[in-house]
Amino acid sequence: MASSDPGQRDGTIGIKEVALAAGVSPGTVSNVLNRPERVAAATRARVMEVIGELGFVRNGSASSLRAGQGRLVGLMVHDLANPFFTAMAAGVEDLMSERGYAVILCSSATSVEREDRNLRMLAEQGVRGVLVTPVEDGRDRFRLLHERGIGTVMLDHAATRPQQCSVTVDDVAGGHMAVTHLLERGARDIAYVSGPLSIRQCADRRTGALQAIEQAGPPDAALREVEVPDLTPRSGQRAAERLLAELPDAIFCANDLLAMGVLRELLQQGVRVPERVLLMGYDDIEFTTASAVQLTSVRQPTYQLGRIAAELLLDECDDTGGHAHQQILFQPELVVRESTTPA
Amino acid sequence: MASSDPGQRDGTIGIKEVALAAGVSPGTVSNVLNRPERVAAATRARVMEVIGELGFVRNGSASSLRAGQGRLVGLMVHDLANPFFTAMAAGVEDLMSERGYAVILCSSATSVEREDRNLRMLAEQGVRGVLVTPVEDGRDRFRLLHERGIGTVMLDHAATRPQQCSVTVDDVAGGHMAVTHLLERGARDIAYVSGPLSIRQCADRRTGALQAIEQAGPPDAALREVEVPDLTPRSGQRAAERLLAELPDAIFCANDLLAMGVLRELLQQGVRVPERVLLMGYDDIEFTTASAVQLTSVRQPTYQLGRIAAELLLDECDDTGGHAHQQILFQPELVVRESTTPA
DNA sequence: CTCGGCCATTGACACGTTTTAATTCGCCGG
DNA sequence: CCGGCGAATTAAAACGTGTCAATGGCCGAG
Repeated sequence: MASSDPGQRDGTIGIKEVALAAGVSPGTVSNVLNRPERVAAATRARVMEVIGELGFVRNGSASSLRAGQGRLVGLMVHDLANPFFTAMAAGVEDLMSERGYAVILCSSATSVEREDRNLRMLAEQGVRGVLVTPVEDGRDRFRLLHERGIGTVMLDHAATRPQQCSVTVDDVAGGHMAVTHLLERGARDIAYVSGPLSIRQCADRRTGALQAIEQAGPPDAALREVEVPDLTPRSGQRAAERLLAELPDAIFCANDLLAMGVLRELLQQGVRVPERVLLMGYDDIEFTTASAVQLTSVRQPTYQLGRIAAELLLDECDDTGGHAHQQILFQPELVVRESTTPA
Repeated sequence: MASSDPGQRDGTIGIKEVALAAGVSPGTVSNVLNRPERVAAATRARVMEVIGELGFVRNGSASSLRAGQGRLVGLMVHDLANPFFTAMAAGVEDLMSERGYAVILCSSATSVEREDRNLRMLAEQGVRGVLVTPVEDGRDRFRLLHERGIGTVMLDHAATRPQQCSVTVDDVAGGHMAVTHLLERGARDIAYVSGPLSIRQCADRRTGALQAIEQAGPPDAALREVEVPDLTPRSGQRAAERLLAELPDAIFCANDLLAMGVLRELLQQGVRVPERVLLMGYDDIEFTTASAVQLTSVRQPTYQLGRIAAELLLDECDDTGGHAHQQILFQPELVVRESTTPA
């Protein structure tokens, strides 16, 4: 139709070029792509062949615009340098890839402003849904998304409203079992090295720790607290420096990265672990494999967390209405190793 | 259709609703968004205010469709469980976020098929450009993208064509300096524990290692090779098991994860590092902080790699034509620690 | 006072797809 | 022999924004 050559000029090949070449209407090509069952087998085959020959790739923007929804989802985590989050991300990416979805990755860097900015951007991109580990417990920070019908699933964070899905690990239980374990091993003066308590995970683990002391602890048991600004080995090292002045019996760290930093500093200063101080981490990340002292930790099904959350999100989006919102709560698992096992 | 939701307030406010409320035309609103300098300060302010009041968020699909390009870029890495890649990803995400771009994250899982599938999807999404650590040196696997005018920047991989950007670290030099270091410390029988040699990084480091032996090694120096299927601590452990039968003087691992696995196995079997065997890793990831023996490694500016590649990509995309394709080559840096320093 | 020029703004169309209502065609029951 | 029904296909109308030529108003030069 256009000017002259029906040929292979660089003009982008769209659905209508395919239609022309296959001798059908654009609408039929669209049907082949979206509802193959509605088109006769013969024409379907012909159209598919032409698509292959012409190297047609569908324009996602146009598709999303017209259909009102695309094949994009958002994933927002705190920190890409933390193996806990990247393992979750891997789970999410794997499942989404299997289902033909693409994942927009955002890091909030534990900053509320950056989280908001990213959420806005995700809304603009018209994502189908968002998986998010929120920075804070803000009440309706996702109103923007919900107004536009974008589903959200909380990742490693309890749902903020009943009609919302979430996939969580019981951090209170985790903190409880960690400190109970330390008490059983005879510790009385226990230090809790934590990231900002505004981060729910840190706060919950602390709560569990306190409960354990209250319930199972002898009268002289107590929890000292050291708070550092982020969950990195460096911060762990700083925390250990502060503890050196008066060493506790045991140190419970809010995650393994902190524990690694603590361990490093203790060993450098000649403090023996576990003989002098018991040490525990949290997350049971893979990279402590060759640590100087095998680290006792609290394991979470990290990768599975991501996968299941992703599944929930798609279920919520794809389903026409019969979707039951679920709040899934995993129980963590204590993994006892050398760092809490004196000879 | 959704019959349940009572929230009927959903009139989907678009550019024209804003225009109506502000008493201007849709075209002006669009200008406020895209070329603020062309609109008078007064009207601009009024429109912005209305945008805020109405909670307008622009429809990215429509925008991309009409403008022919969106604010999305793709990032494809081998493995999300590898800190090397996630550190790069963090660099990419940070810069893109600063510049107002969103990142679609893909993992190729070192599978060519999955890489191809992801590339196609990225093409469909109409990304502005793609950052990719390719799985193999396929000849023109990015033709699909280039035909559609989508720029690519090679991440930690040399450019495959002159008119392409790349950001790389000299892995041959890295392998060379690693093995030279081991030779200087007196090693003769050196083992190279590597991932698949089809992965360029592994192959290049091996090349450098061989060169070092040839150039600087005494006549009796030799390189034994152990190849494992992936770059994980687990595989490192298996490699070490194989080496136990006849221990080399030194072990050079293709990355730190392998080295951690090797270290673990050696220590478990009572082999002393570095007294009996010198050990080196590669990447200098942060998580070896508290390793049993501080690991000598070859450091790469990982995070910077990602940032700079991202900058290059945006430069290539945004620029009207005066963009000079750059192949940036970083030099790695030897970081000597305990694992190659016998007392 | 008039005219040309300039800037801010406008209006209408185009982007590539999905979707709905309409159309064709073959076939069967009456 | 006819009317009507269903399956397969089509034509055309959106979806929300960006772009560009065209419009209108304002000011200074003549």
